[in-house]
Amino acid sequence: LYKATLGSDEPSAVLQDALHRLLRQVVRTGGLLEPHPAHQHAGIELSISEAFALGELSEADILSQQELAARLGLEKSTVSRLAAGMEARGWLSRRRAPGNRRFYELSLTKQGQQVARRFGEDLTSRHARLLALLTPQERRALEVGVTGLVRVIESHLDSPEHRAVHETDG
Amino acid sequence: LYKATLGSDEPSAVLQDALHRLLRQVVRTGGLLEPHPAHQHAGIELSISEAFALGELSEADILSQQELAARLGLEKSTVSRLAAGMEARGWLSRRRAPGNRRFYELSLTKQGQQVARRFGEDLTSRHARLLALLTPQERRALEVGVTGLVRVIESHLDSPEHRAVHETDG
DNA sequence: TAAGATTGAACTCTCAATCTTA
DNA sequence: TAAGATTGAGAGTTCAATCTTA
Repeated sequence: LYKATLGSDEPSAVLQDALHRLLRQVVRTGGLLEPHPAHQHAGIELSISEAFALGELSEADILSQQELAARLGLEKSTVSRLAAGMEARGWLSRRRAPGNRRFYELSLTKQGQQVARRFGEDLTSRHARLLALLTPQERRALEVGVTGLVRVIESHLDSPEHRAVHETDG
Repeated sequence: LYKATLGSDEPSAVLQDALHRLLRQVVRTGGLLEPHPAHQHAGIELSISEAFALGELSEADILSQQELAARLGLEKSTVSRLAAGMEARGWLSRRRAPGNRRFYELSLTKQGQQVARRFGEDLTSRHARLLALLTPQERRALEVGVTGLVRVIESHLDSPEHRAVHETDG
């Protein structure tokens, strides 16, 4: 999703990708996600979570609500309301799975795909502008460092002690 | 505040400091601030914003509510409620400034100072454990890269275009 | 019983309007 | 008028309890 406007290797696709992953795990609001938590991005009024949900569904094609919740790092209850809202806006369809009607099959509509693409391009170009202000050395260093940090955080989120803290869910 | 448990240069004070700055600007919830948005840190039940407010006041000694809001990147209205809550918990005192009774003078109580110290130590050691999982090369790279990123984000937050987007305040 | 989804209460935050002191 | 602080409404989130399908 987020690589739509990217050339071959300036800021570096690896770095941009690592930053985006860091954002999804670690960040909901703030400098890297301007303008504002629930404001316009690329001329579309949508919340951060709506934007990331579009990104996940755009990559995965079909997800259940729980799968989407896991990818976004949100509660299933949050995603329930989130998906209902996005369905109302015409961005995704919720069909009960044929084989097992407990599941929803979430997928983007044509309009949802368009919004996802526009948001992805906007985010990428915004980050490219920020990264252009770094020195080449800093950019290379950030790539190595943030890639490592994302790896470490992801393995931390999967660790037993971490799960123990959050075991109220599911 | 956050350097309390730090040795001379392992993870590197510069890197830890850059990470903390990144957190304050960019992050409110997520992997680097475990366990959870409004949960226990160092055995104390406090929200992320309460924790960072303790940190800022611990460094600055006395702040008005607006000054604290600027440092935390929060609305003055949010800080109004935040400070009221922290006063109720006995962590800070709100005295009207002698010369100008429009201002509050916020400062930490003894108990607030203790909580600030414990949280700072907890956060620092949590980050040290994460950073210990990086390779030495990644740690050095992260230091250079994140320091640059923080610099760029800070100058971005001060830029005219950014202010234009947020000019509803003040 | 279990698994997926939903609902209700409470919390943090923003935005806009208002109160208070100067 | 202006500057600091407060209040009210609404959005997004978590947690716990409940509904629904298996």
